[in-house]
Amino acid sequence: MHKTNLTFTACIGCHFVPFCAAEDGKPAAAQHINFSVKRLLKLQRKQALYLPKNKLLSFYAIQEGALKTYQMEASGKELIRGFYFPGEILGYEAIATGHYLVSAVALTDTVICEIPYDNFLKRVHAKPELQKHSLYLISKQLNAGAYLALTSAEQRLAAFLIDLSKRLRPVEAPAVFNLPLSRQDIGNHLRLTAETISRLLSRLQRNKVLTITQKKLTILEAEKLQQLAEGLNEP
Amino acid sequence: MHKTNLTFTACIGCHFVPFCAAEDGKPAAAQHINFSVKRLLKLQRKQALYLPKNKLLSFYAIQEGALKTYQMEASGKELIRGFYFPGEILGYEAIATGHYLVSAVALTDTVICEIPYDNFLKRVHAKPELQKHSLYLISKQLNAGAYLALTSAEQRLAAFLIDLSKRLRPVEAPAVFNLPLSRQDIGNHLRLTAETISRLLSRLQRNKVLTITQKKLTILEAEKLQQLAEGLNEP
DNA sequence: CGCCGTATTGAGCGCTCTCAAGCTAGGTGG
DNA sequence: CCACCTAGCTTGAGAGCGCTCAATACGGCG
Repeated sequence: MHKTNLTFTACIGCHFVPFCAAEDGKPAAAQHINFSVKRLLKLQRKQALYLPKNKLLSFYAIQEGALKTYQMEASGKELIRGFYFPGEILGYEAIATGHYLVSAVALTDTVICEIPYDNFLKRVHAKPELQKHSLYLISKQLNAGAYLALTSAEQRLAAFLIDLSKRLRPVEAPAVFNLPLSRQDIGNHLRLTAETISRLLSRLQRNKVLTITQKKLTILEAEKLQQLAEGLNEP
Repeated sequence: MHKTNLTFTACIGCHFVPFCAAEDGKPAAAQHINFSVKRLLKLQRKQALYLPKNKLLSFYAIQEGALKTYQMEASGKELIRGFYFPGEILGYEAIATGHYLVSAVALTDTVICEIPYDNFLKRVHAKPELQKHSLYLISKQLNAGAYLALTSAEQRLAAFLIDLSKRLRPVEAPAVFNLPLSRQDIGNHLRLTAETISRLLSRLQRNKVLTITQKKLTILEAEKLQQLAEGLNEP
């Protein structure tokens, strides 16, 4: 059903690895599938991982694929709170209230590790150094999505793409990555319309800042993109 | 210098109380000033509590007053990340990187409890039930500022005022509270200009949704404000 | 009282949205 | 294999919301 060697590579860079390591300190990848804190889930595109008001039972670490979390505005608009990629973890926002606040849906076929909340707590309790790590992980979430605060559409999109490139390409490689998001999704996240996203991407291509064919995005001039994100486009 | 009975009342509703309680379980207020995890600070209006890049040494619980946290955009605009009021805690965002990411500045004369980070960790380590509480507190921050994601200026302002009224008036009382923020500060937080804030507040007064004289704000029709926040203003 | 920071209000502009019409790519069935 | 079909993307024209710039009013404080 599920290949073990795939699991090995999937764990590289996963923020949850410290929680999976066995008591004896052996590396996690060799055995974590059998370890009690984890369980594997497979989701198809558009399938929901959890829904708002569901009781918090587990956190979820992404092995392969991508998810979005979103809320519905009263007006019916889908307000995307965030995108999640391999190695990242969903569910922290549910700790405060005890239930999830958003819908989490797969953007592509996705493989996920489930970590029951109770096991997580027991594990942190047993190994005090994990306590610091858990604070670290949740704190990182506090700084996520800083680009949403920027004012102009171009600033937000540029900063968002830079953020994506860092998260999707942890090893320093040519700035090429797959963009598993529709224009509509990007717009619903950045509070812009799909048309505006499309226009901006077209302009960025005309200006040779990047190229985008289908889903494959290549950043040509990272510095220029950074300047746009900072609102320093020359008058 | 500092009256003890004032300290008593200040602790009511403070999220940090569980961390101050003595080992023997005695209530915190009776003794917490003497307890090692705390130290009192006084800040004057416009005085900084910490600056970006400062090393994370402590969290801070507000007893009296108010603070704002902000970053400077490259363009020089002040981007306010949040406002903090009595009982609320600053500094969590620094856990991930080990240093603060924003400037924290007093909006009025302010009294603050300082909690050294090391003591905090020791304390959580010593009392496992505090571990859950610390996760709870940081998780709550993940859901803060949800109004920032709303699209129209009126929606954001309405939702922001509702949020403020809940935080400044924890006991159910007439919806009257002091607004220790300038139009400019509100605008810098909601990504709007001071002029837009002023115009919106004027319109809300014309429509009898609220009144505002100087710094005193009274919500007259909470339901209508809620509808505006949801974008349900009738066409 | 006079000063200075803050708030209000107006006029005009520009960015982003809305609405609408093609266009492209990928999937399906004959 | 190709015609079709559909969902997503691109591009255009016009409207509206929020911004800029500017003048005036207010209010706290010396």
